[in-house]
Amino acid sequence: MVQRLIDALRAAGVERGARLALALEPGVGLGLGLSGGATIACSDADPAALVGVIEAELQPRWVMWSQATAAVLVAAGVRVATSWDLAAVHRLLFGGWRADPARVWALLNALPLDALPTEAPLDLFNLDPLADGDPEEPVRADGYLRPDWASGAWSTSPLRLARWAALGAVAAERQHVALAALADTPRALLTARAESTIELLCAELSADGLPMRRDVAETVIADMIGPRPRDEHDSDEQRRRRDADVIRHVPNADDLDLRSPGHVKSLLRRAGIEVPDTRAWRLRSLRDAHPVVDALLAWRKAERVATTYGYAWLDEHLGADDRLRGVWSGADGAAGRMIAVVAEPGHVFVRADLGQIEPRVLAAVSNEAALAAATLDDDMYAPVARQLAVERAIAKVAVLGAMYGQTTGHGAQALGRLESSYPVAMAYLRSADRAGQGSRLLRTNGGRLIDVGSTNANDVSERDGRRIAAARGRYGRNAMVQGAAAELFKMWALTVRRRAVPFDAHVVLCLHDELLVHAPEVHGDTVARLVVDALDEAAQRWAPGGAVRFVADVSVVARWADAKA
DNA sequence: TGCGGCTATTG
DNA sequence: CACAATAGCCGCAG
Repeated sequence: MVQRLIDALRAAGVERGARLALALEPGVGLGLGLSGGATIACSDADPAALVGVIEAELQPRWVMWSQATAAVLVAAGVRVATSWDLAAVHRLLFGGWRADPARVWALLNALPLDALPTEAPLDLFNLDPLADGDPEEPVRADGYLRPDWASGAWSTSPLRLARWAALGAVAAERQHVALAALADTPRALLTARAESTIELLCAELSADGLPMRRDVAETVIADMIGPRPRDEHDSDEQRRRRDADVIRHVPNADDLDLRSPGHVKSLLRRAGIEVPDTRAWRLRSLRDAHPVVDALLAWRKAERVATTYGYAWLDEHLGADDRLRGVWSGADGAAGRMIAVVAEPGHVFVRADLGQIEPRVLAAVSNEAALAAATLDDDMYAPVARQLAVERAIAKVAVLGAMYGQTTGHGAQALGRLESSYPVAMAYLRSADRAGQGSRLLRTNGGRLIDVGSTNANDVSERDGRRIAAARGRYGRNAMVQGAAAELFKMWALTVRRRAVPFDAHVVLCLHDELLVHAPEVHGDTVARLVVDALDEAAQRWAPGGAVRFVADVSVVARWADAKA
């Protein structure tokens, strides 16, 4: 039975890397959409297992409407190698974040978004002439998706799954054509495949989680804010004691609320300290002025743990299997808790991060030979500093400042020398700046559309249109470099993901420019070498020619925090 | 109750 | 104290 399916797919031309659209529903079955328009519907209680068999035999590029499909597969224990994610490619092509099927389909068919049909309740006043079309047909006569299909309420039969998959195959084909037509960004197809497969990796990261020692985490929290409160009253009491530890340093301050910036200013004033605001970096320089300053800084840290990253956070995100799951944001790495991220027994972490990624990416995307030559150095700011005849620190802020659009300070002084030494790179940045200021369309090296208009740098102070334009210019300048850097990073992560499979090693965390791989201890060094090799491979595919050298700092550790110094 | 400002943290 | 991001709390307006 399964073999017949495989044979049929093979006969239809499905092979390694060929697109094969998939829709599945556990307990119902699956639908497949082939590029020629043919469809296959299978009734099967465990459709993910069927996908696993096809993957083992043919390894196609699975077309899916979104990461949700990948999540269904991963939850069923099935991991596929590559995908074409319609939502991810939509974001690449059209910018923005929203990528539900209705929008994806509408834009691919050049239909206006403001006329997207909504799923209105059926009543006498709902006179939509298209509402009574064939409910088994996902596309309406006017070209839009039927709202009930677009909302996902369609997966009730293998036949419907097959129709949905067929539509996915059509959408993928159109996306492919649209990407191939982007004359200025020949790498867009490559980026589309990478952005798609990243969605698979994200689904895997969500399912796997991050190994964490519960006992260590509990100890860290207890050291900062005390033992787990028994009840509400206990919790209030602990909080009162933490507040009192600060208040006691200043007479007659019992009525002040440490959570209010205004009150904190009053508190400091009573201690003889006058400050315009109470930011930590400002307070740190006043540590010697009065003991209340140190107490306040310690209080802030503890308060953060108590309210946000305390026991409740742990209970919510640390699963029964001692794996940490949930959305990762930069701030989560704070609070010192990450020393609790520990490899499981018999395993190690291979931790790696990209070095000086932004200036290296600038050298690559701008095709600046002189800057590319500097990347051959482990520390590319050293040769840049020699070239500019300035201190290394000055060279660094100058390069970073150019990418951020800085116009004042030390970096700006060296800008002129930067201009004459690296004219190609500087012209690239200036061109991005101008495009941003004029709100013109901009695409990264990998083809991602940058929507300058969507930046929240929209000054409503209406004082000065130039300020807004300048902010857009900086945004465009920055987005071209940051966006390209993200594209390289993702390719690196995917290369590691693929090459780690034979060693039973798994990427467990992607954080900005950092990768964390959980690997069996015996393969630790092998995986570490693999991570370095993967960067070369990714860089070669991302920017063929290899004029720019990329570097990664790699270490093999038991605890994540051990590598971070 | 929604939103801007403040604070912290990261790359 | 550039560029970007996230998150939570406070105070204020409605």
